Amino acid sequence: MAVTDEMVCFALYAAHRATSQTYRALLAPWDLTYPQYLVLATLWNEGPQSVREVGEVMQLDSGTLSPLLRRMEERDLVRRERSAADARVVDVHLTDRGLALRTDLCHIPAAIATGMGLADAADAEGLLRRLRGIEASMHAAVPQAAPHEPVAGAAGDDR
Amino acid sequence: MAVTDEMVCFALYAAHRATSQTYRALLAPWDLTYPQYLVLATLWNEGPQSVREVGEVMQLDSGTLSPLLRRMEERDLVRRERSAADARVVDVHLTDRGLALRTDLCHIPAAIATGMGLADAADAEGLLRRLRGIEASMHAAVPQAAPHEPVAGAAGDDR
DNA sequence: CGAATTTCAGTTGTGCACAACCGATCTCGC
DNA sequence: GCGAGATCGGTTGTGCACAACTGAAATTCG
Repeated sequence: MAVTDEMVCFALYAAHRATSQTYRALLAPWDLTYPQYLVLATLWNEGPQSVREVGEVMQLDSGTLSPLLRRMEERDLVRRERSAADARVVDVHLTDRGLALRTDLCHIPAAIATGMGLADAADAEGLLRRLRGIEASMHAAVPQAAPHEPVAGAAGDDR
Repeated sequence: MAVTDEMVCFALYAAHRATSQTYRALLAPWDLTYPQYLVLATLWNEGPQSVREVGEVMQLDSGTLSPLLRRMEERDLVRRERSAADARVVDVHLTDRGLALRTDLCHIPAAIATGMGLADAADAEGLLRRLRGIEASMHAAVPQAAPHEPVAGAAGDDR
């Protein structure tokens, strides 16, 4: 039932925005966004990482990460420095302030868990598996339209 | 397990972006975005709607919809006109071109369904129910921080 | 009636996402 | 060495998403 699958996509979109709202409210006192929180969480858990590595964890490219990390650096949450070993690479590491947030924000996972109201750990695990399955399928299924094929005569090309 | 719940949030975020990528590739020949496609789908299914009604279906406010609908009107996909009955209201309806896209884009639901690779209709229904449950819980759970409470002394307020 | 309140669409400003592209740098094969 | 190709981070430009606000219009109520 194709229409149901599109409803799942919309539900994904709506649920993501709902969780994002909750993170926004929780993070507002620190003036952090959800992606910024994810960067902090990555560095807390994995230690200093290159921009590319952070991008792999978050699945974002430099076009998104560069300005995001620049804003975080301006606020003294992280620092970026060129790698000595490879001058193409920029290593991102936490400042003292960024590290200190780990303590300040330690209540957030529990607050999110409460807000989501999943039945139990097995429930969450099952959902996690299915979401990752969708993500993998969709990534595998991207219909490779050649980058910016002109496609004359489709829509919006007259007048 | 709080950490698992945060992983579900991230999986939601990642899965949404993956589906969005697939829609982007499918819609690229018509130079449409996923939210624009949703507006078209709403109008195809529900007929002419006020901006507020479209916003209720998509769960978006006028801050997002106004520029989105303006771009669609500039491309002659929809038309907006002030309601005669209530001058505050703007009714959105399809143009001939917007209506014609219903035929051009009728392959998309099946393409999405194929890409998602869900087992069967019952599988999709179950997932849909759980996603809607999360969305509802999160909306109910928004920790009402007073709008833009200054919160001095948190982070980013010195220097 | 007429003032206070509410509703509605729009605007402004900020921050993601992402395609497309760029320059610097590294690697590999010769 | 050295030149072709790959890798890395950054920039540009477009389009959401959203908070906060505005002004016009409708509604409520004293």
